[in-house]
Amino acid sequence: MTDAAATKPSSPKRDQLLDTAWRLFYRDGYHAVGIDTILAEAGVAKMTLYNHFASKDELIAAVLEKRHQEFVGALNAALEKSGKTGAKRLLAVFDWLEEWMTSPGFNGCTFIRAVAEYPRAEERPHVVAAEHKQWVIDYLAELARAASLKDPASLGRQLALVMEGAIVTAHTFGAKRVGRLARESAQRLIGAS
Amino acid sequence: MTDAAATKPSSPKRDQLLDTAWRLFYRDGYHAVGIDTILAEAGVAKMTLYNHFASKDELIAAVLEKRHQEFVGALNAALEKSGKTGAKRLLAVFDWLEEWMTSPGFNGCTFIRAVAEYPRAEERPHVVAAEHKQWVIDYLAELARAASLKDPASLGRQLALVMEGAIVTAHTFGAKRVGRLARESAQRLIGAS
DNA sequence: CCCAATCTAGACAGATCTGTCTATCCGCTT
DNA sequence: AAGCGGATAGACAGATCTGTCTAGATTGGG
Repeated sequence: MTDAAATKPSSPKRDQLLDTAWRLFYRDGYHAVGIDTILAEAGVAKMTLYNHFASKDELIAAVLEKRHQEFVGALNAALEKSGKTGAKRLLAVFDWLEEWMTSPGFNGCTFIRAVAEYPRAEERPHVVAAEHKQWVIDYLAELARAASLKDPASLGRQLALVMEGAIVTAHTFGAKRVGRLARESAQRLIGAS
Repeated sequence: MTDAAATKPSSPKRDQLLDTAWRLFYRDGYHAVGIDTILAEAGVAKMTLYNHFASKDELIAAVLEKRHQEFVGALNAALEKSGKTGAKRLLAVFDWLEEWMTSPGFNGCTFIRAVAEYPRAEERPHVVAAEHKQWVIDYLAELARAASLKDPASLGRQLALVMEGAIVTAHTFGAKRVGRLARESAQRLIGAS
């Protein structure tokens, strides 16, 4: 048990598959990338993939789960590093968001895009993406609660709306001023709370 | 010239293709639906399709353009019918949004999903979707200006963020309370304006 | 009544898709 | 040295993908 919490047993080949798969899925889309492309790029045999994952959908689900772990880690690290507390900690989330959206290679949100390509609520990628989004909502609500803001649950949900909207808009048009705009919206929603 | 503004010459077969294509694309996704499925469902021969549209991407683009026209019509009609003016007219947009998100068959935003599946800014479906989203932003800004709110351009953009976020969230989890939440957020942003 | 435009079915090409199977081989442990 | 778990290449199945082409049917206007 060297790895954290609830991740699957990790092997080098498995990790390489997940990394390569994510890079391609994120760049081109889930349906647009075939298994064979991933295998060629990762330098891994087909049977190795199907030994680790039952199907392409399961591979996608595993990719999303791993990205979620990384997301949680990156967000926590950014907030720690910011040193902010209270309501400013909530705004630091939007600083971090802006940084991400303007970083090279930004291509929208891999989870939103999973929901878009797997529109039915029972499809595995959709389910995993929804779990991630629920986590984000709960996290924002928890920050609001820690900042002693009133009705933190509602505020968390509202800020999540702004976040999702910002990411989608940044992907549609390119980021430019979307980050600042989202931060301002967040500030106003917090202020009106 | 019986048809409005800047639409392509319309023929019965062409319309049927657009309708069927949209239904399937919206239900299952753009990559997930093959040309053959659309043809079978629409009862149209393959050459007819390729006589009207240069490629699948062009068909998708045409579908999105038509949906945009319908969107504009529906939104305008809803706002007229509401009879609201000023800032209340802005809120009526969010009433309309909630109605749509809770209506049967709601499956997210076809434009957002086009951006998700065609992530590169130069791909035709992405371009058409971006044009639609720009129209929405401008429309909200115009309503804000008509309501004599200050900095209507910024407010329009902020409200658009909330809208996008609401649609994505409703698709991810099912609508439930997302509509009301978005409306409240909008109200606060307008109030803080 | 015939011409021209439009649509038809269906074959076809050539690529690509997911997933399965086999037979081989490498490296580690005992 | 033997054996075993895991990885390998590559063939294979069977479906499906977009797009092209042909040759015949249908239809409405002059």
